[in-house]
Amino acid sequence: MPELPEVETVRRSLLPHVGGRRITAVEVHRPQVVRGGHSPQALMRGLVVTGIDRRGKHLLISAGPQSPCICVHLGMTGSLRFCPPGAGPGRGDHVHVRWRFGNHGHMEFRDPRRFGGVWSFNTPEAAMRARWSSLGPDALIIRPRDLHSRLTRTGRGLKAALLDQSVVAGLGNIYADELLFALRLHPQHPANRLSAAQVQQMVYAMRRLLARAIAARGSSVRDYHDAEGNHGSYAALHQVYGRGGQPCTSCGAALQRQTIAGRTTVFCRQCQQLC
DNA sequence: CCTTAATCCTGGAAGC
DNA sequence: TGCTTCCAGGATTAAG
Repeated sequence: MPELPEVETVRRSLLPHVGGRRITAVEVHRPQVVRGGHSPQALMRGLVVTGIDRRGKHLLISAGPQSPCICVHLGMTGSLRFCPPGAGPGRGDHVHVRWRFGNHGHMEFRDPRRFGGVWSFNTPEAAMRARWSSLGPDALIIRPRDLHSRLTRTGRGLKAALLDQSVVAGLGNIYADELLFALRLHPQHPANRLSAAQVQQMVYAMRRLLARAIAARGSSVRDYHDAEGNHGSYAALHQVYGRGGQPCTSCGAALQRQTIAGRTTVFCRQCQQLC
């Protein structure tokens, strides 16, 4: 459930702690969550972290263009947390990988359900080729013309198309539902029946929605937290996600809850009609 | 081309 | 209280 705003919040809260720091040791407690080499060298031991990039829900932690790097995907329940020295021990269960920064603290990847993972690569270029090339443009920077051409290629419903990371990268179940409500569009509205003007409105609404969610440091449903262990406050601003049966904030009708595109979907039957 | 379902997995909630 | 059952879903794969 970490989606673009949550992953971006993790990126921003992690970078100040690990940027410029050298990884002095790597512990792999569950090798299955690491794809690619899981030796300490492959997982960046000895390297100074120089950057963290993000595309959609994917993170790339790197140490320069010619050095090994790691990709992290948080899946459903994954978290990437920085623990400063002297901090009390948090939950140690389901911590699969730990990176130590000498006496400056450590970073840990924890993921109870293990839908996420860590991927090691020899260079950022190889990582992007393997992990990012099949992703559509990031939802924060996609251009209206680009999204329009991608949506008009498919007759699927909007919800299915927006969840498809090869169309646009970063939306998950929460923000797809919130976006469709903001636009008053039915989740099953055929993607290829949106006008260019409607797609332009969609891009603007998407940027506004995601920017506001990032400003609130993401949505904490269940136990999501950022790299410093802080929760996000955007869940309190959800208009539809998690509110099935409750009144629509716009018209007061009971919100409809229905499985669409294989996902629990909440929308307003009055405000988001299929026409 | 499309959709649905199964798969991975655990914790929390609901039901009895 | 304590057990069982269900449900949540990101991504991938297979089947229809």
